[in-house]
Amino acid sequence: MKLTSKGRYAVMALVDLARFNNINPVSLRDISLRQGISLDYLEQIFSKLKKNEIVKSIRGTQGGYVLNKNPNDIKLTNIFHAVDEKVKTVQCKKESKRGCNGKATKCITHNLWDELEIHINTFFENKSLNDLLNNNKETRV
Amino acid sequence: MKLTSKGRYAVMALVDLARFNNINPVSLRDISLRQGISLDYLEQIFSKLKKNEIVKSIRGTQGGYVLNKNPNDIKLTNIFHAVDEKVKTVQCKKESKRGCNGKATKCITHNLWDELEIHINTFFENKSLNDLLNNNKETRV
DNA sequence: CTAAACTTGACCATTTTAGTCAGGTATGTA
DNA sequence: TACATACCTGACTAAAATGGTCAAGTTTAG
Ligand code: FES
Ligand code: FES
Repeated sequence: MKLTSKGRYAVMALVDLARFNNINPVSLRDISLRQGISLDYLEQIFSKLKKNEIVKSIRGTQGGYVLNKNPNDIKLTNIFHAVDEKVKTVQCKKESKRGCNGKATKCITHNLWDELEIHINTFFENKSLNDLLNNNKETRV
Repeated sequence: MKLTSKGRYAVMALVDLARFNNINPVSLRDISLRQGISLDYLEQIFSKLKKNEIVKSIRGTQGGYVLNKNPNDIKLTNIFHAVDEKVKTVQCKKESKRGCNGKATKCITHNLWDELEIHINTFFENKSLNDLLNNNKETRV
């Protein structure tokens, strides 16, 4: 199981954004330089973050992005959901009654994977952007 | 983040194996039929499980595989390790001092991903094959 | 007017996944 | 001893996912 770069970058970028949030909109170019993430890729990511109302955009010169919510109300769950970084422990369809191998009943390990999925998601639900901020607060501008 | 089929299959197959373990060696063909997993793929998986001393093989007619340890002593961690299903939340090298983007220091979210990795691995360390067995015990042969 | 910065969508190389295929080799049983 | 069963090994591959790049816009402060 691995975390994709998209998810990791999204969180990195938002932490960076949150640190400078109070002052001015933050341009993707700045985030790109500070965090070493491709600008083009960041644009894809922020497009999704915006659609999910996690950030707001300000166009034009001196524009950039601003958080659209209190950092306390932005959980990792929200971020991951926005960029389609989802936890998938099973192949079988949730809705369907059929198992992962197409059989009529769920397989012998299905419950285990459900447990695992909940275990991981709990972690994401309990972490807010604010939690991350406190560990890395930038005192200077 | 998603769990790969290899990891899922390995656990499915071992649970299946464990259920019939006491009686006779279990052939991959049987597991393949019961669990709906490709025989050829199972062979790859069991080759690794054997190298890691989780199962023993018995060749020839009426042969098959048997658990090499007490089901209580086979944790998910061991199984996943055997089949190279590893939890990877970061891109940066563990040993290296460098960050994920090649910078000199670890990035602002590095600690978070470490926490996450530990969180997930804890789940795997606390689940044994026996735990899974009890939920799905087959009473008949 | 123009440069900075967001916006959109297409495109693509590489890697990983989830297998298949084609050969073996060992051994219990008839 | 023949033979069927079942393990063993390595090469190969189609399809999907990943991690981007590239091109061509639009908006707006100064
Ligand atoms: S994982 Fe859901 S049926 Fe196998
Ligand atoms: S994840 Fe380790 S440095 Fe970014």
